[in-house]
Amino acid sequence: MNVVTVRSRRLEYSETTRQALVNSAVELFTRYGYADTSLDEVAKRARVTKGALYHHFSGKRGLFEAAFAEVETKVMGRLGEIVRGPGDPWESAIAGLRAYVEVCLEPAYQRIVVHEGPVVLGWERWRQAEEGFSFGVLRSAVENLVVSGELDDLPVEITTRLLFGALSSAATVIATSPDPRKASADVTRSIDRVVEGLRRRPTPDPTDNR
Amino acid sequence: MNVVTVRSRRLEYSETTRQALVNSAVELFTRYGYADTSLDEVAKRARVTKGALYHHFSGKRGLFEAAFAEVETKVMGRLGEIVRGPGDPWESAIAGLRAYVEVCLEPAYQRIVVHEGPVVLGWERWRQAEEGFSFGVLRSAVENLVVSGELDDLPVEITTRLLFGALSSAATVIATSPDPRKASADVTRSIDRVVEGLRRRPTPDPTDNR
DNA sequence: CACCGGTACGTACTGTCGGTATGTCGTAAC
DNA sequence: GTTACGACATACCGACAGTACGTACCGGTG
Repeated sequence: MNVVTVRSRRLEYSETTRQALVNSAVELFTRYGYADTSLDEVAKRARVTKGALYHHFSGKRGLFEAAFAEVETKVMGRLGEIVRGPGDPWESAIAGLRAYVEVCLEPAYQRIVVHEGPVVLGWERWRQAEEGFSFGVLRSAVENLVVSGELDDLPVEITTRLLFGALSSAATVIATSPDPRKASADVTRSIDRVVEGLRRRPTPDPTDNR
Repeated sequence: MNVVTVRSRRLEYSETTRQALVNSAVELFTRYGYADTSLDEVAKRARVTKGALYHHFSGKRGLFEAAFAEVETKVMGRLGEIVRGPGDPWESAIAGLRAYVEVCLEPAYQRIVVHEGPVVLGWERWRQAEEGFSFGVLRSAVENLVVSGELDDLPVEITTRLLFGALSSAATVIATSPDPRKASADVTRSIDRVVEGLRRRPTPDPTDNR
């Protein structure tokens, strides 16, 4: 007798079906966007009917959330280990930025998470979801820099939002550029410059200008 | 033929009807978003039928573009004169940034232009439209700073995109914050810090020569 | 083995909404 | 007065999200 979990064949089938629906959804949402993707088509690609879809998800938005989570979890693997990697915090933060721009180039991430996420889920719901994913990682990176004294103690939440917005725009620029390689280089240069400007300077200059 | 343009009463009515439709669209798109706004409702608020709507606009997206343009033109008035105002370029640029954040706080601008614009119109079409509006203004401001030597000669297009993205995020943060006054102060502080970091420093930096 | 409860779907239908085709009325030109 | 046309209204179609209900099949119980 099996002492461990007795995963019934039934549940296995069910899980497979659900995964097929999610995969189909990610693909179609990425290609055609939320509005121009029909649930019948999603179901058809997964070789089931709408009945199965509505059994597994609450509706179109529910399916979208599942697709969102799917894309994010896949992304988090790569991103997390880079940021949490060993070495000087400044270096790994920079590496994290570059990695995140890379991630943003993924069509699925860009469309589902960055562009349509806030619109479909509503900004507040999207923010909550992001808390446990990319945004959370980025913020903890910024937090590390502030703690380790690399950044002036700006409000972490706000600064991270600004960075997040800038990086998303950056990725979109690269993705839609006719010459992505050059665009990518330019973007990296600009971002490095911005972040370098934020770095705490040894010379004290409290509210210097004017 | 008449030398003076005789604006017929007919055309006047027509223009009024069109304007009523645009106003109705701006209101409903702002409140419920693009997807959850029905054309019948838009027409009803304008006290006409869908026939009139389709006479004036190519469809739902056409109506959205008109609403987009309406919001942008209203905004441009305030924004343009600030940026093009007299005085030192750095000061007026900073003033422009603050003004733009203010603009972004307008619910209509935030929802129609910032959030749903890229999704509904598609990013490329949105970018083209923005060229003649806020983004264009922001970029010319950045260009001025580079020309006047206040900013290192970073690629203007990219840098402006980054700024644009950061500012939009900033505005969203303020708008959804439970304490908008504090959020606004924090945001201003962060932005000032970022921009200040970008400012060309008179003393040559060890890493950044020239 | 027979029976049964529930899960995992499939099928058929409804309501809403974007879009179209067509009709109508008033104004302006001749 | 007739004609032409612009500015709408009305009626309808097709697509699609969501619902109601039926069904097959698995797993447990006696």
